[in-house]
Amino acid sequence: MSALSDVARIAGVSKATASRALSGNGYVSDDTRDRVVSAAAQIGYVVSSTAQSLVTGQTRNVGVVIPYLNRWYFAEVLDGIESALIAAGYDLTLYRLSPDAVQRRRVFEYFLVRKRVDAVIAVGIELTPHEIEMLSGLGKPIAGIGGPIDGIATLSIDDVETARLATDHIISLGHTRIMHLGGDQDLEMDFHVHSQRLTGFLEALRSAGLDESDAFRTAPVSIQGGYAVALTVLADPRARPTAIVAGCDEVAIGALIAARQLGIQVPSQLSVIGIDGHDLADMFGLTTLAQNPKAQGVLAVELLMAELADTGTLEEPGWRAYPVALDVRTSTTAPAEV
Amino acid sequence: MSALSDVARIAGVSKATASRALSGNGYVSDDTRDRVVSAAAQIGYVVSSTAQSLVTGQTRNVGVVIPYLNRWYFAEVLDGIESALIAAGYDLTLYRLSPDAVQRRRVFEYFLVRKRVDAVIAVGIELTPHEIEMLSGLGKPIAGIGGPIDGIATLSIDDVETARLATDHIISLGHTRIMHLGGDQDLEMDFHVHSQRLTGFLEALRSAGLDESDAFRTAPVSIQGGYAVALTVLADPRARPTAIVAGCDEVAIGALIAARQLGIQVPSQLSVIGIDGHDLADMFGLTTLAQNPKAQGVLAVELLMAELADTGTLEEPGWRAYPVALDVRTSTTAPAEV
DNA sequence: CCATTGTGTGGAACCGGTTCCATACGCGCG
DNA sequence: CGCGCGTATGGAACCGGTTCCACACAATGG
Repeated sequence: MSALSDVARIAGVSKATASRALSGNGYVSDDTRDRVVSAAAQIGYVVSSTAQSLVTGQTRNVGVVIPYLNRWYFAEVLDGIESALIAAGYDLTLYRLSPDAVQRRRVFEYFLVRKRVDAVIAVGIELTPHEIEMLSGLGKPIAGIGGPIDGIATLSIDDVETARLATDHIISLGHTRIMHLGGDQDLEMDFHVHSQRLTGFLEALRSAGLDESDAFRTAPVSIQGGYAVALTVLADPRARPTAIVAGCDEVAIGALIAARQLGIQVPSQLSVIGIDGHDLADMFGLTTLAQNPKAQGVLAVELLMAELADTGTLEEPGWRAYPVALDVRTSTTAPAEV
Repeated sequence: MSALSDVARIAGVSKATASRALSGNGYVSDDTRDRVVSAAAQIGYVVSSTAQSLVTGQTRNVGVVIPYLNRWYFAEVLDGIESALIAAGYDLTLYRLSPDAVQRRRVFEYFLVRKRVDAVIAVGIELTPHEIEMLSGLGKPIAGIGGPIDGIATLSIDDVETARLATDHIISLGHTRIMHLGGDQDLEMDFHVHSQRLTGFLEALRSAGLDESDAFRTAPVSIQGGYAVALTVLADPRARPTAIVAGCDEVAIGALIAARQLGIQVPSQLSVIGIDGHDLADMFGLTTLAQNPKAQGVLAVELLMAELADTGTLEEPGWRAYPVALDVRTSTTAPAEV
C-alpha cells in the first residue's frame, strides 16, 4: 500500500508538508497543497487510521455495549447511536454483552481496554464500579442509557414514574382489578428496569388504596411471553382483571393477542396499557407511555461528544430523565358496569 | 498510560524480551516471563492494539455493513456475526448503510478504506463492482449474506426456489385463488430478494397452470405493512383469495392479524404461508419456510476466518445456498369446498 | 534600518509495539 | 576439541503517520 512518504516523494515535498497539506493543519501554500493532493489521488493514497491513532492517541471510535440486538428498544437505541456517531465522523464498535460473567469480563478486559475506543456507551447495562474504574482510569468517558449509574452521565426515562403514570391512567378510568405483567427481575442485567416499573405500579395501587395482592405476574420480555402469560391470567372469567398494565409494549401486545384469542373484547371487557411506544403499538391500538429510544441514542452521543471535545470540563455526570408521552389509543377505557 | 518500555524497565529486561514474554512469541525463560508478567500486572499494563495493528498490519476488526438494525432478519444475522467474531477474538465495527447514495459512498470511501478493518461482511447489500474493487484492491476479503454477489463468497437461501416451495405447498393443498404479498422491489437495496421471491411465486403458479393476473400486491416489509395491505386485499369477500403467500413472515403475520380483524377464519377460510422462520411464527401458528439467519451469520464469519487464515488459497468465491425447512403449522389447509 | 510577525517548508523525534539480526552461552556429538 | 544447534536476550529498525523545532523569507512597522 502507498504511504504518506510516497505521496511526499511524488509531490516533491517532505513528509511533514504532505501531512499538513492533506490534514489541513499548519501552513501550506496553495500551490503545494494542490501538488500533494493530486499526488495522493494519483496513487490512491488513503491515510492509515491506525498510524493516526497511534500518534494522536485518539481512535475516533466509540464502543457500544448492549445486551440484546433483537429487541425493539435496544435496536432503536443502537440505530440512533449509529447514525449520530457516523454523522460525527466516529466509528462504532459493537459488543453484545451476554449475561455470562466470564464473557462480560472478557469484553471489558480484553476488548474494551486496549486503547481501541475513545469512549463507551453502555445501553441497558448497569456497569459495576470496577468496570467504571477500569474505563475512566484510562481516561475514557462513558455514557449510559437505560438507567442511572453512579458517577457517569446517563439518560433514561424515569421507570418508576412512568409505570405510575400508566397505572394512574388505568385507575383514573375507574379500574380496580388491575394486574401488572412485568419482566423478570432475576434475568435483568439491564438495570432494574422491570423492578422499577413494578415499584411504580405498586406505588400507584397503594396511593389509590387498591389491593396489591396477586396483582403481579412475571412474563418474558417478548410478544410471545406476554401472550403466554396473559392466556393463563385471563383464562378464568371470574378471577380475571379488568385492566392490565404491561411492563413493556411487547408484553402488552402479547396480552392483546391473547385476549382476542380468548374472545375477550378490548377495551370493553379488558383494558391494556403498555410502556415504550413500540412500532406496533399504533397498529394494535395500544395505549402506551411512549419513550423515544432512537432520540435517546442520539442524545447520548451528543453528551459524549461534548465530553470528548472540552477535555477539561467534564460533562456533568448524573442521571438525566427523558420525557415520556401518554399516547391514548383504543385499548383502554372505563371498566364495564358490573 | 503505561507502555511496554515501562514494563521492560521494571522487569529489568529489554523491550524486545518484554514483548516476547507477553505475546508468547519466541524464546523467553520461565523466570524472565514471570518477572515481566508480574511487572505488567503491577502497573496495569495493557497492550495498545493500535500500535500492534500498525506493526503487524492486522486490526483484528471486521466491518459489517447492514441496511437495517430493527428488522428481525437483519438483527438475527448481526447477532450471529457478533458472537462468532467475538469468539474468534475479533472486533465488529458496524456501519448501517442507508439507501442514500452519498452516505453510502462516505461509508466506503471514508470509513471502510482506512485500514481499520481486516475484512468486510455485507449483509443484505449488493455491493457494486466498484465497491468490491476498492475493498479487494486493498486486500480485504469480503463475505456476503443475503444474495449472490459476483466474485465474492456469499451465503443465502435460494429465494426463487424458496418462494416456489411455499407456493407449491399452497397449490398442493388444492388452492387456486392465491395471492402474493411481497416487498417493494423499488426500495430494495437489499438485493432483489423480493423480486426473486415474486419470480418463484409466479413460476410456481405458471407450472400449475394457474391464473397470474392480479395475483400480486406490494407491501411494506413489516407487520404493519402486511396488515394494512391484507386489509384491503381481504375486504371484498367475493374477490378474496383463498390463500396468501407472503414475501416474508412479518407480512404474513400482518395478514393473519388482518384476517382475524375481518372475522375471516384461518385456515378454514384463508390459508397463509410465510418465508423466514420468524420468532413469532410459532405463536401465530404460521406455516413458513424457515431459514436460520443467526447460523448464516456464524457461517459467514467462518468463511471469512478461513480466508484470513490461509492467505494463499482464497476461499472459493461464489454463492452458497443455505437450506430452508418447511415448518407446517396451523395457518394452512385445503380450501373450503365451494 | 532593524526588529518583529506571519507564512512556508524540512528534519527529526515520537507514538508503542514487533521482529530481524547479532551476540552469547550451554550442551551433545563426531 | 571444535562445530553446530537450541535457548535466551538486547539493540535497532520499522510500521505510518503528526508535530515540535529550526530555519528562511517577505512584509510590516516603529
